[in-house]
Amino acid sequence: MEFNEAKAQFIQTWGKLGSEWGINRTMAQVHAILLISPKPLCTEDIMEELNISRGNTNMNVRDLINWDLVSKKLVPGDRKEYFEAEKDIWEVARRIIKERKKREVEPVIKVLSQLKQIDGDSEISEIKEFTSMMEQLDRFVGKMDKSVNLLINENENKLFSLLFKLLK
Amino acid sequence: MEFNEAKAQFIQTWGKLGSEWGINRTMAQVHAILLISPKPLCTEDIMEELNISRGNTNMNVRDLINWDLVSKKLVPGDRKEYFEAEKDIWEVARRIIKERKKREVEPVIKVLSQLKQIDGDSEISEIKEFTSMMEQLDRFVGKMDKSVNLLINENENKLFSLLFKLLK
DNA sequence: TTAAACTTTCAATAATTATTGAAAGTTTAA
DNA sequence: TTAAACTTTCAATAATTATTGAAAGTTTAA
Repeated sequence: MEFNEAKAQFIQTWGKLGSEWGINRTMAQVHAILLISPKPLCTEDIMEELNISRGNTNMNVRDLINWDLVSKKLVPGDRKEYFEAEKDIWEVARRIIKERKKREVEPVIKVLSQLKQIDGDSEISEIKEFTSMMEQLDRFVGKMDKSVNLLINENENKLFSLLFKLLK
Repeated sequence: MEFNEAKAQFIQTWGKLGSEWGINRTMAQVHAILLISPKPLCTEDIMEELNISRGNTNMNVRDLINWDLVSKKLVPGDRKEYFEAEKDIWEVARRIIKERKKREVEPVIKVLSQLKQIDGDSEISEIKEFTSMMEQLDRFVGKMDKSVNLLINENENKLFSLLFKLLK
């Protein structure tokens, strides 16, 4: 396969994966081109590469910065801002997990802990089932939360070596 | 909090979580009401509960069945189909992970393995960076894949007890 | 200060995704 | 067989989400 074809396919695959997981397709594509770029890129570069507008580029790059996946890089003697992606894939995964946990999972944990204790006759089957499910979910999500905290805080080698012990 | 309020809040929270993770909001809401229902529900029940059309109900229920999260339950002496959800949350998580891996992650693994070997001068920095990133991703996704297989195949107690050892 | 070179915002619009509901299809009981 | 009681499909439409691009805002060099 030729480089440009491979590059296009990677951008497209990464964008598709993102959109399947609830992330703006264009944001994922911008991430893709920054991931494979050997040097920082400016807004123009990204616009040209993906054929998108300046406003769109700006918003998605800032989103990536908010996710802590991309940072601004100043080039001396140039007024433009350049952007570069975190290249360590383990670090990338860690930051994505951390952010999604904070934005999307933690609010759910908060709600579940409230829904566990509802008023009402615990002899009514609807109420019994509801409470039991909330308790199950709360316990499960709590365990997952702890496991993910581990995952976020351990380094690659430590975590995988432990995971692989489970395989032995 | 009163039962009906709690129920509404759970349906809404579950739907929101789903849509943030790329799953049809209504499908997640249908799942929510089946999760907390002590008895199987028919299409009518779901339509009324969520105020959605018959067609929409039918499609989302069938999707849930395809995800192996819901099954048909026949009630003797009744021509209607009833639906009930898998209630073991660990099993629910396992099936969701299994399905998303199959549908969304495995195609990516396949693409990455191809993109690793591209033609071109490996002295060109673009090509060097690209190849290195594809190799990194391929290794990472391969490890994740193995870890997820573990997760899918182990039972709750075994997995969590092992994860918690890491916390000690 | 000023104006050139940039970045950011946001209302209008386009693109995508979800939903409706009527028509077609299927199953069952008699 | 038939017709009633259901389920499924799918074209039209609605709702949601993403994008544009021009205008407003900001920063920097001189």
